[in-house]
Amino acid sequence: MAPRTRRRTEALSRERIVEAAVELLDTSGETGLTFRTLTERLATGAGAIYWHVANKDELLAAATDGVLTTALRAGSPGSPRDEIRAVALGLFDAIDHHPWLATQLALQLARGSVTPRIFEVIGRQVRELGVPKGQWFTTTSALVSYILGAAGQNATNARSAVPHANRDEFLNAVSSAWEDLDPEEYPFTRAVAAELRGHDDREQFLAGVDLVLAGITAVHLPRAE
Amino acid sequence: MAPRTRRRTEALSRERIVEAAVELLDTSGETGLTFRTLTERLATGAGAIYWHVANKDELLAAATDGVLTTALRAGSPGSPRDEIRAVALGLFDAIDHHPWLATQLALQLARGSVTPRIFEVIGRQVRELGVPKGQWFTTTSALVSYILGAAGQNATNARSAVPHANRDEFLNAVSSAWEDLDPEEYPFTRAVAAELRGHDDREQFLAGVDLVLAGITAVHLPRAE
DNA sequence: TCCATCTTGGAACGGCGTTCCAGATATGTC
DNA sequence: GACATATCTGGAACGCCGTTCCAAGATGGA
Repeated sequence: MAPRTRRRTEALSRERIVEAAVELLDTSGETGLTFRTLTERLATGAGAIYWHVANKDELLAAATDGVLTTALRAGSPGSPRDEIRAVALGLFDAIDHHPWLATQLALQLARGSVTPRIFEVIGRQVRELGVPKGQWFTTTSALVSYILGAAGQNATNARSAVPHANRDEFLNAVSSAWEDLDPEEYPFTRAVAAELRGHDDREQFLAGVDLVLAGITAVHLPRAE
Repeated sequence: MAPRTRRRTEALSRERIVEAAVELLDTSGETGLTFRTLTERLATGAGAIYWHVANKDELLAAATDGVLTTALRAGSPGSPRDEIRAVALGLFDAIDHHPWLATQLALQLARGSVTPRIFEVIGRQVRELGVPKGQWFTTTSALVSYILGAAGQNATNARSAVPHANRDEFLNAVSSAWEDLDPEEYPFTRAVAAELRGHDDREQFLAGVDLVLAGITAVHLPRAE
């Protein structure tokens, strides 16, 4: 039933606040979200926001959680390997669209609550893969660690303002920077710098997932899977 | 030559500032390092510090760099596998002693400069392992991603005030929290919660390194290594 | 000794997260 | 419909932060 008295603006709610926060993060980066920009965007005062949200940390956690939920909903039916790849790619792409997500994931797994979400979804597939029960935890941990670590590193690439346009440009810049390193100290890094140019990070990321999966097969599933 | 006139206090220097910053981070955590606590500790003013250091980001980068250099100096001679394990453990232990390091590494690889250091040291061993040149970059990336991801996740465990005393206690708390998750949504996580109790994170971390190494062997070194 | 340069300490500034609270708005009761 | 109560709102104010600015102290060469 519609309220009898007209409201000046749409009623404030936790969802509306979190939604606005995500938009601000997406458009203006991590520093773009302040309680002041948020009150302006929502045409309200700080106190009103604090009625729905305990503090900024909780707001960031809620924003992270919302985006993460969408990202993990991929769930196409397929082999455990395909599922794992799909989940990993979902996370990778989510970070690509929301560069602030990488930082938040890193900060929040240092404070719990995020890990179980990813852990659960990967762990189920590890189970289905046929890994013996005693190795579930170790194996899932390794996979999740790789996925989060790699996704976080690739967040650098996503940090350029335009999502895909100057991505190659960015990689070229990093490649050049690596080639300019001290030859005495960084011979290896310089040697592989060329490989950075024009390489596909998604493909590279998936190759890493496959590498870990190959390790799991070799160590825990000795009879060909 | 010693200065003829006596100074009231030891001369300020970049090294002394960074050293004090690391101490403050170690003893009071990430929030404990402010320019005010730093000026108090060094008995000086903010302007004096800014003469030696551009801003707080640079200070944090210098602190991270210093600790990282010490951690990566492990370098015991041995097989490539042993070297990789040693470097990984060095990083793991450094994060254990300096919990703020995990956050800083995560934040700074989203801004370059840290990665090459670790990349170089791991990459050399990947080369020695016999991985074909075309795969150096992918392989090293995967290893570094796992190491940083896992070390970062384990930083949670290090965040308790007393380094080792209540570590088991902490793991028990996490384990209990996982057991209290919604059975509908988190069946897998609940099932492995018990494995958390009293498990050794270092061992677990190393098992992950071995898993990735096994994958590298399986994929890139088909003839037994 | 004097001067140019390097270095210091502290006051001040703007912006942040957060608190506080007076008042507007909704809800329940007769 | 009217009143009491609980819920929600907006904005002023607070304390702390990183940073800037600058007058004054220290240093070293001519």
